[in-house]
Amino acid sequence: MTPPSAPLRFYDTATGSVRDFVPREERKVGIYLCGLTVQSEPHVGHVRSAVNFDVLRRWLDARGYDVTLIRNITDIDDKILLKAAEQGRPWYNLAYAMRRELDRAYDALNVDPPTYEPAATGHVPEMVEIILRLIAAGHAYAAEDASGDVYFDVRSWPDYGSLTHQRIDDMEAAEDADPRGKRDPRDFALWKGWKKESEPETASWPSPWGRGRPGWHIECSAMALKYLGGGFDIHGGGVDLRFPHHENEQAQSRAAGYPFASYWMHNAWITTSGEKMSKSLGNSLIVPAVLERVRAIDLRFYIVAAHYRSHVEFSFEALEEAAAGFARIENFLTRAAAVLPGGTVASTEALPGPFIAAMDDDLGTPAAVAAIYDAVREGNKVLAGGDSPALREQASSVRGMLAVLGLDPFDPHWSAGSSSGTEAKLAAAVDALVGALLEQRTAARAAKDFAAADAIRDRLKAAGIELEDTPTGPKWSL
RNA sequence: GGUGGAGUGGCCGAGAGGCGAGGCAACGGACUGCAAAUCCGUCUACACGGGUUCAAAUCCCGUCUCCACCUCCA
Repeated sequence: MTPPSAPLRFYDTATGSVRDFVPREERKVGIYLCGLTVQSEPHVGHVRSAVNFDVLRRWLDARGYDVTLIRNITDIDDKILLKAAEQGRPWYNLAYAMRRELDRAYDALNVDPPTYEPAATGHVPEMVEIILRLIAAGHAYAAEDASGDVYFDVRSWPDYGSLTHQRIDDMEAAEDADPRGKRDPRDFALWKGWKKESEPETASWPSPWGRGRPGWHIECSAMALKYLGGGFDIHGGGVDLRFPHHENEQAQSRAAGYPFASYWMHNAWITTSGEKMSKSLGNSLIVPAVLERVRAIDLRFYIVAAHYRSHVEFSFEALEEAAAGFARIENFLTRAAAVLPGGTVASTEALPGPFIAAMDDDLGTPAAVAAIYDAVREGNKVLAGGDSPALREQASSVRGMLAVLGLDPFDPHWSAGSSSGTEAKLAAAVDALVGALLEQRTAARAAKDFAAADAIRDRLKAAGIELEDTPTGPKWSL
C-alpha cells in the first residue's frame, strides 16, 4: 500500500492527546508491549491487549512500516511464587504451563506471534547492568536494612510522575509503616533480596547485592533496551499499567540515560458486571471456556469492533450479537466466492478511503468496521448479477479490510484444526444426506407439492439446518 | 486527597460545535409458492440543571451516578 498522505495519529498517554505519529527512523517502528505475568489462565480481558496491539501491528504493516514488536513474559514474581507454593509445584512449572495456555489463547484468536517474546528470567544480567548504572548515577541505592533490596530513589528524579501527570507529594503514601529500608515510601524495588525462609533458591540469581530476583519494572526496561534499543517508538499495555509500572519504567530508563518510548498507548478494560476480570474469582471467562460458546473469530470480532480505548462491559449477549453481525459479512464472502470463478482474494492494495482514514485516526476500528459493512452492502447489491468486476472489487476489498483486522474468514488460520480427518468425513456424510433431502424437496416444489417441500424444510430445521433458496439452487448451513 | 476516564435510541456501540456512524433486534415494503438471504424504508438518541453561540450530544459552569490507578492486576 502507498504511504499515507496524512500522518497516522495515535493517542499518547504522556501528552493526553492524539498526536501525529513520527517514527524515530523512517518507515520503521519499534513497539514494546507488556505481556502477561504467567500466573493463571488467560481470560478475555488479557487477550484484548494482545488483540488490540496485533491490530496496530497489522495496520502499521499494511501502511508499509517495518515493524518490530517485542512482547515480554513476566515469568518470575510474587504471585507466581505464591500460587506455585499453594499448588505444591515448582514456580517455573506453573509459569511454563500458564505460558503455554497463553500461547494457545493467542493462537486461537489469530494474534500473530511478536518478533520476539523475551522472558524476564532470561535477562537478569541485563537488569543488573541497568541497576548498576542507576546506582552510579545516584538514582538508586541498596536498602539500608540487611534485606538485599535495591530501590529507585524517586526524589532524585524530578521528572517522576510525568507520564501519569502526578506529583509525588500528592500520591497516597504506602499504608505499611514499614519502610523496608526505603528513603521514601514511594521508592520502588529494582532488586529484591532473596528471602531464604519463604522462597526457593531456584527463584534467586546472583547479584552484586547478594542472591535475589528482579523487581517487576526493571524487567521491561531491560528487555526493551536489549531488543529495541535505548529509544524506541511505542510502548503499549493495559491502562492499569500506567501507574506504577510504566511510570517507573520510564523513570528508571531515562535516569539510566536512555530516551525510552516516544509514544505510550494503553488499551482499556473488559469488565464483567462492572468488575475487573482479574478480581472476579473462578469466573468462566478464561479464553478456552468462552470459546466453547462462540467461535474464536467471533470473539476477535467482538474485541476489534470496539475502540481499543473504550471500556467494554463483557456479556455473552453482546458477544452473540456481534457474532450475528459478523455472520452477515461472512455470508457475503461465501456467496461471492461461490459465484466468482477462482474465488476471492484479500487485497490491501486498494482499501476504501473511509477505512484508511478511520484506521489512521488512532485505530478507529468501529468506523473501520462500518466501512466493511458499507462494502458488504454494495457487494450484496451486485451479487445477484453473478460474476462482475464490481463484485470482485467489493469482495477483495472486504477481505482486505478484514485481513488488516485479523478477521479474514478465509485465512487458513481459522480453519486449521477444524478440518481434521474425522470431521471432514462427517461433513461429507452430512452433506450427502442433506443433499438427498434437498433433491426430494426440489422435486416436490417443482410438482407444486409445497406441503411436502415445507415438511422437509421443517425436518431439517429441527435438526439445526437452515435452508436458503438461491438462484443457483438451495443451500444449507448449520 | 491526587490522577485518568465514563453516562448516547429497545440493545451493543461510534462521533466530539452545523451535514444526524455502524451493527443487532423490531416493524413496513420489494423479492419468494411460503420462508430464508438480500435490498429499500421506519423507529432520530446523547445523565441532570444552567450558560456561551446564528447553531451544542460535542464548548463553559454546576450537580448526580459509575469506573480505573495511586508499589507489582491487561
